[in-house]
Amino acid sequence: MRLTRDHVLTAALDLLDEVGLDGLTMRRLATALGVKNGATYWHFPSKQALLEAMAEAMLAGLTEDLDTRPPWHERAAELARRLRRALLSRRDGAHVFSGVFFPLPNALAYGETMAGLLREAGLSGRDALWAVDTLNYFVVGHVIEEQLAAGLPDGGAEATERLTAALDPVRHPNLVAAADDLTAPHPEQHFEHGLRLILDGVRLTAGCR
Amino acid sequence: MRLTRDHVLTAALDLLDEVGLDGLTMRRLATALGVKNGATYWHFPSKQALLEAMAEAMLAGLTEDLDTRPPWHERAAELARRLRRALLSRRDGAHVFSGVFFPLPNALAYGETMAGLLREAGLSGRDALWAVDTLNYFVVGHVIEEQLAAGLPDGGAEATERLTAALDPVRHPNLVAAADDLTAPHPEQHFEHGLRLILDGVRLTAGCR
DNA sequence: GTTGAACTTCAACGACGTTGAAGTCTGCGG
DNA sequence: CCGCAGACTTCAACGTCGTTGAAGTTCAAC
Repeated sequence: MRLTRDHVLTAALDLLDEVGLDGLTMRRLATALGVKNGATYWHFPSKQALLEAMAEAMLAGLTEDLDTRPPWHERAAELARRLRRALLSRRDGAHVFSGVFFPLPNALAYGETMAGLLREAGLSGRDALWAVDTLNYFVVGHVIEEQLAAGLPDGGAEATERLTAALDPVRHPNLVAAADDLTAPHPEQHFEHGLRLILDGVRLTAGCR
Repeated sequence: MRLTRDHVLTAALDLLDEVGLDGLTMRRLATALGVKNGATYWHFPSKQALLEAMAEAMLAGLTEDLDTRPPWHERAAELARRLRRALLSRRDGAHVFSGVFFPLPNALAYGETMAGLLREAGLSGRDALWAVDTLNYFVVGHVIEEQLAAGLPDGGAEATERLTAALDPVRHPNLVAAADDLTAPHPEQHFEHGLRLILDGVRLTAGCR
């Protein structure tokens, strides 16, 4: 059967789950599609364009069916959680997303919704945009790190070992004191903690006005 | 004259400033050093190792001579600003830093100092670590974006154009309302805004205890 | 002066993204 | 049924990259 843009896109997403972003190669993708190397270039002009389409696909439906009843900060938290889950839905999804420069429609919709929530909280237009950025840096950075650890060959054991080896109780008392939480993170709670931090800051900023 | 590890490192940092991370090639580095291609591999086993050394060099002196008199949140803000400046000191510095997985001594010292400040603020060891991560995601993400825009061929004019073209007043009222701040960012104020947001959140968390 | 280590060159390997010309298929107007 | 035009694929290459290992060179110490 002949190739379709959709075939290429879904095969690329599946291949991403299999081999990660480093292993995602145009040649491997062609092989997975049962096709020769140059064929995908008919449907996507470049690997970058394919990655953009992949990112856009990951963010599908991000802003749909949001419950409008809860107060703004709960809705904002829920939206941020949705972004995290969307990025987690594919291996190295956050890394793929962070490499995309094009203004993706779904990303714009997300930013628009979040900015609206923050203005509703009392922020000015400018402050709302900036707070959206702050939230994004947090969410994307967090998920990149989550997926980086998950993608390591040994599940991060070697990295943990290197870290504990580099820690010195004399020079790093504060890190050593919480070493257990440093090496065995609980991503959900870690995420919720940072999210609350930022949204609390928003609440404070919004209140002083 | 013969090569030194330090020659290679400083040449790599200078080359990074010239051509950016994408243009930083082992061959180009050898050429810049007046040497043939394989020579650098005697001093650094891999490009990754070189990048780690470059990141470590950028963070030199990050925690030195911190004024201990101001309250914790001013010191934490100053430390975060120092990290930003360190990453800004080299083209694509934040991108280089984000690609390093090894626990760099200077990065550990930074984390240790920041964690100490946040515990001083009243956070538990675990919460302090998590807040350090949140701050890091913010700072690194922010500077990556700053430098991404700076590294574009036309200074970001084309990217701005694409963004405004993608904006739809009907579907993106909140983004359009602040479009001026969206397309012509003031990085300092943007950074300070996000930094205050997070530190305010820390203050709130620390107070509720 | 010889020797052994430190360092450099050289030539390649295998991968990558991308390209353009040549080929093949498919559906449609005649 | 024919043939033709566009859609799509193959094929073979180009230039690039990180890395490697053997061979060569320099240099300091004995």
